[in-house]
Amino acid sequence: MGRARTNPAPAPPATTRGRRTHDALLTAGRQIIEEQGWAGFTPEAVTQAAGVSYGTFYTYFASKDDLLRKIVQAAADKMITASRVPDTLHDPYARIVEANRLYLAAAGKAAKVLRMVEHGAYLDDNLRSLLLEIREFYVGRGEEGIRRLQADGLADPDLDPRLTAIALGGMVEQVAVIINELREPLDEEKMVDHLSRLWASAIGLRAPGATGQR
Amino acid sequence: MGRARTNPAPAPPATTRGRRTHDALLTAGRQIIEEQGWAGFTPEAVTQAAGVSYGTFYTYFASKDDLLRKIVQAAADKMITASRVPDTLHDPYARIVEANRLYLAAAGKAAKVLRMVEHGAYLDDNLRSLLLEIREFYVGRGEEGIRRLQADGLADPDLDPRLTAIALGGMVEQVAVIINELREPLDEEKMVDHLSRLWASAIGLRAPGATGQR
Amino acid sequence: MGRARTNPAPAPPATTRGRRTHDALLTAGRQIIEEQGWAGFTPEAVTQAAGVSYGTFYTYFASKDDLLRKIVQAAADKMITASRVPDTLHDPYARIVEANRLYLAAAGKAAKVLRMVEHGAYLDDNLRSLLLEIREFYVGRGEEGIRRLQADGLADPDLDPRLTAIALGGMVEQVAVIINELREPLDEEKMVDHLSRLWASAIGLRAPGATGQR
Amino acid sequence: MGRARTNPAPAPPATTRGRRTHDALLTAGRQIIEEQGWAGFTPEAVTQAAGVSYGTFYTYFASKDDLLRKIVQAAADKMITASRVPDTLHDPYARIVEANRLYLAAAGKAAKVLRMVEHGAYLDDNLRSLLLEIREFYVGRGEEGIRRLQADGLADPDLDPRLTAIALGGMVEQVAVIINELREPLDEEKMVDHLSRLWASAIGLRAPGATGQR
DNA sequence: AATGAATGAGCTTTCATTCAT
DNA sequence: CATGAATGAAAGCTCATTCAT
Repeated sequence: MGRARTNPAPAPPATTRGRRTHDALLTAGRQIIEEQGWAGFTPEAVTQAAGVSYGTFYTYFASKDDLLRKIVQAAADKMITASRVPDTLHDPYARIVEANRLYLAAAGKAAKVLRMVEHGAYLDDNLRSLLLEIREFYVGRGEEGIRRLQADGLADPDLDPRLTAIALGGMVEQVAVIINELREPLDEEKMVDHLSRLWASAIGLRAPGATGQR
Repeated sequence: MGRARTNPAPAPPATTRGRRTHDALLTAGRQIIEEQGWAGFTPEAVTQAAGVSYGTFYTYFASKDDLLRKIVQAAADKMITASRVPDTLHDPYARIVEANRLYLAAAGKAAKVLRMVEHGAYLDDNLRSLLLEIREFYVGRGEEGIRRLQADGLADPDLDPRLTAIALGGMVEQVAVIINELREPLDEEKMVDHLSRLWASAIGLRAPGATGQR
Repeated sequence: MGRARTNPAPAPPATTRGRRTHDALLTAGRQIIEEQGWAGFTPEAVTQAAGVSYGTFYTYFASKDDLLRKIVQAAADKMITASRVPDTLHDPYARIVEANRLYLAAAGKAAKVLRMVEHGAYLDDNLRSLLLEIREFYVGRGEEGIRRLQADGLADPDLDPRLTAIALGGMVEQVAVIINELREPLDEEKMVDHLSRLWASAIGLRAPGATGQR
Repeated sequence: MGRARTNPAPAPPATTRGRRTHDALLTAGRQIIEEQGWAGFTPEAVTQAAGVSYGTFYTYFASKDDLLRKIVQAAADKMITASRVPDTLHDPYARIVEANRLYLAAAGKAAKVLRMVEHGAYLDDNLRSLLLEIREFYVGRGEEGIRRLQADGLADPDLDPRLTAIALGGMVEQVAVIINELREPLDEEKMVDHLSRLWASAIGLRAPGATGQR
């Protein structure tokens, strides 16, 4: 009732024990979402999976939303980290292959979580802007890469870099989700190979000063 | 939801008035899902939007799930219908353009609904197999098309037709959703153009016995 | 979660049955507050007392606060209605007696409810301004009465009408509450007599052109 | 609260440091109740305000109720202490003025606390009898004073001393609370003057063998 | 068929109290 | 003594579904 809502963003755990419990809850929450979707994602289920009592949930998270945000944040971090292609790789095609390989390998479940949030019941403004940021990271990176290849005369100059990045990025993103969802198991290695060839061909990537075969 | 309840599957409406009410509910439900996501999708909201009383909902639908299934079914029908490319079109590239144009034009919101269901809280076995069917329709069709082009020497013979269809189909599907989601408005005509060029280049589509430019 | 809070001020009951249930809840709520204080005032207790199921509460009230506000509003109305002194009474002292008699007779429990709200755990801005209004009704009326008596030379002209009204009004209010609270039962008739004599003497009320003793 | 729990009544603090912590909690608790009402009165808030850790609360108080009782006890003591009129004052009217002045000056917030407890959620038998004692102190004292004045021919002999004491005591108590509650700030000096004149006039106090004006 | 009130299991959150360190 | 994590009963509220009219 009129009571001022307390629920102050709980202080980060001060002790080791606290940190352990906090992490256990985070992990349990992530697993439940990944494996059961929204259906099982209740504070009760999360605490049970983490092996702590009901109330402990609110020692570490201000609300179910709060935990969700942190799970999403972690998923985003994981994806972005996993997507970094080493600067030592210089060959454009090799960079594409590596980007796709890394993305599929590491980001599958994380990507699924992001999608679920996007279409799920729980989209508030915080989450929405987080998702936009992530998308922008990928689109921006792809856009930049295409622009550079075009400048170097290595890619079709008629393509709009942003639209192209949106489309091809979407392709990879979608495949990542399918892999985690589909019964028909896809051979990940072959998929990486295909995605990379499709991507490269699509933008008309040519080996620098060479015959155009890869 | 998920709560298994025995509920007599309501008989299809006999009277004209009944049919009208039924359709009003279906339409209202679809709109709510498309525009507000799960948040607003309650029997109460649906009946209000349809201008009928609360209880009437269960005169026409056995449950919320039941309505949802019917909405999804309708969305699937809409997409598939929208995707039919006239048999009179013979030029492969023109067929690609037409397919993409039709898809984006008509299937955007329907595609969004399917995605929502896929990741939403309500995925039961009925829905799952419905989704698989739909996906198979698209993947199968794409696969078949690629296979034919390869047989005719018009597409890169090294590509696995199924994987390729999955990837490129995902690209278009994803873009369709993005168009309904993104702040940054995309020019649909330009997008169709890009998707088509990307798709064609990706599979190495060549005009039969010609110069290879489009 | 992000879900837009529904809870729209429920529509007033359309049917007779609805009206009956609504009133039963209101009555049950009032009784519980009057008899048990805050402790027992839960939606569960109220619905049980009214003989309906838990959820029915929210068919008629948007929240516990909502019911509380309506109870307080009703208590305020009751007090104010009960406090109307007929215009046909002209003798100043008789008016004082009548006002006190009516107040004690009818407003005891209602006054207790208002006090509880004032000091209870549930004071939001709506309630606060409602309480201020009520107090102003009494203080203003008392002030006006004193001012008129002073103008007519019937009351001590040195008294500040507002401060006096606050103090003497407080006296009667407090006694009303005590009567409902105290073990030691007070004879209400005698109390009315005393309050009236104290009030009259306090302001130096004199019978017009008369001996001034009562 | 209300939940009966066995909790070892903590021993009174042995060390100086212990005494300091104990007093800090008591003070913090009192301030919170006075300033925020029940809303903020939680062990967590009290310990935070006192600058000690959560668990420390139960080192010094068996329960929240226990702290509350001690706060109420302290409020009662404060009021009663503040109400002592020096025996050296003999003039009846001066005694009335002094009593009111002291009461308003020192007992305002304490009076508010007592009222809150009276109507709040936490009235157990201990508290109830404490409140009755306090009320009896005031009523008894007022009753005695009136009786004496009547015996000395200085006050209206027709008044029932007990009823009169209840009414006039209520008046002052109520005003004390209002001063701490009202937006419209009251001039305390003027209020003391009015209360005293009203009280004196009400009982028909006459300067012994004198002109009757004050 | 239509209406709208009734139902109650289930969910999120709070918080007084306990306990391991 | 002090700390702060852990506990779990209880509260407020939602909403898919049922039912009397």
